[in-house]
Amino acid sequence: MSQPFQILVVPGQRAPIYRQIVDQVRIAVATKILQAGDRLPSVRALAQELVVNPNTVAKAYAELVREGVLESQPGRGMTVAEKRTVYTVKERRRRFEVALQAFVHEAVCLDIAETEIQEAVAEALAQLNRQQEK
Amino acid sequence: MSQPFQILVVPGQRAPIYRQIVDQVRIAVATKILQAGDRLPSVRALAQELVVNPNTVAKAYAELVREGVLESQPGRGMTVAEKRTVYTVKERRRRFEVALQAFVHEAVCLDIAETEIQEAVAEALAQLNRQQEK
Amino acid sequence: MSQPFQILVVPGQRAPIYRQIVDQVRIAVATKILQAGDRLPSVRALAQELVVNPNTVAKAYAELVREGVLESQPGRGMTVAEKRTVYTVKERRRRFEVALQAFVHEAVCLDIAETEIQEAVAEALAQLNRQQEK
Amino acid sequence: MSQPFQILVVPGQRAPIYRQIVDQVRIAVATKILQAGDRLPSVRALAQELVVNPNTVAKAYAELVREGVLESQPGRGMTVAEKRTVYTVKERRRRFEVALQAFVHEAVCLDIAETEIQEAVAEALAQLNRQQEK
DNA sequence: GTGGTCTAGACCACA
DNA sequence: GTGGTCTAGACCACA
Repeated sequence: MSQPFQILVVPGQRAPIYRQIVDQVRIAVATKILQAGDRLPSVRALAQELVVNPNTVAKAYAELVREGVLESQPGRGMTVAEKRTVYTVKERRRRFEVALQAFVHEAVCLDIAETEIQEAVAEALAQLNRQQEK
Repeated sequence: MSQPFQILVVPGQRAPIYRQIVDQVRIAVATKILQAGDRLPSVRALAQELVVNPNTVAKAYAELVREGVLESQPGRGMTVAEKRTVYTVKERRRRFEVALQAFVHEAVCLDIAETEIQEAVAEALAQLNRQQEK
Repeated sequence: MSQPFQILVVPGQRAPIYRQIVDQVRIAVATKILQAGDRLPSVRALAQELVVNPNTVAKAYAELVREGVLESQPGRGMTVAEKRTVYTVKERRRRFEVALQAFVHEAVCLDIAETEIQEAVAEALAQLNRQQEK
Repeated sequence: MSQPFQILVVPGQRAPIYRQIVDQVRIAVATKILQAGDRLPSVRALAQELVVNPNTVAKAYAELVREGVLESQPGRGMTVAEKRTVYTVKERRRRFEVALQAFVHEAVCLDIAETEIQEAVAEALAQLNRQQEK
């Protein structure tokens, strides 16, 4: 791996464990912390590390393979796949719209000021960029 | 009620129905469309109006009472409570941060351009404002 | 459902059970045997019918939801989603190419004559068309 | 060997390595590139050449012996067996039909036009022929 | 050793 | 009633 990569799982979250794993791998790949060809920890190793059932890790990995983020090489483990665009523009729009509405809704319900929302988004994006540059 | 107030429920949505009800009441209160003392439709009336299981409405109201947004006044039904802060500042920050990260992650993974993300957030907020004014 | 729809599962096949379910639902949707809005049997009902573990059916349904073929309405079961194109042209090409190579390979290894292969493909396509027209 | 014969193995493929070896030997025999009595490289030699685990080559050869394609002649290594029909006509039909349905289903689900499917099959067969001629 | 599939069964959220 | 998640554990294919 190009950089140390650490998956963290928080059990009390509303996001299920397998989804937390999926998201963290996806973002690590998106920000180049993980690059094409990098090996991931084996299902059993990661399960042990996270103190989680191997099935849960396997479920996360399987979803990432289906999405084209990872590749499974039988008998040899999981590696990061060459980047390829799997979803259509429309499908990506649709998924983005769902995420957007969920976020804005939550923010408004929490009574966060609009300018603060916007600044927080800008800051979060800037932070991702800094990670990429590293 | 100070203004006409309409709850809309979309069954095909990712958000469960009871949550849609909760959120819409919360936003209506946050934006003063509903004000302290305003009465809400009874569980049965709302359930009938939304063509939804009464249990679902009851669950939503119960959550709003738990949060201190509504008050159940025996014999008078549900009314909007005097405003009091439900979440501590720290808790609100924490929840907002979680929602923010989830959203930005998804957007980056979907390969949406940064400017587009920002514009989409601005647009979504503007749209909520227009709904409020109505 | 617009037409009687029957899922058949053969345990001795090299295709795992959950994949057989996925494929049969997909083809039923592709050939209009199942149409947008149609309800599918519940996880438990189908599991019982196929004498299979409910987890296996749930796995198949989950994959179909991820692909955008089915929609899960919490508490109300699975329905066929409005058709939408999820994969990019390139991704569809890639998946088609994999299926094509696997098929041609198998056919050649089985020593089937080329003309026979072509005719069989034509016949299989014609048969699907007849199903659609029904 | 009557003609130069080269086995190629692609690790990133969906087909496991041992299967790729089996298939390539089978096709070479079916297309007379390898003829009865021809010798194959030893397990170790081929494993070294393909940079692959010797177990994998051994497994492939064992399957080919089981199918009657190769013969193990103690002290002389593996040779191509006299041709005999391995599968009954009925069994071949059955296997071909399964492969055909799987392919056509996938193609239809991916929304590939019929003419395109047919052309792709023709092209894939033509490509195999060109390989044979080499 | 690696991942993939499946069963059995628990518990949860939701309607 | 519905589906979703997770655990525990078996067994398989593959390298």
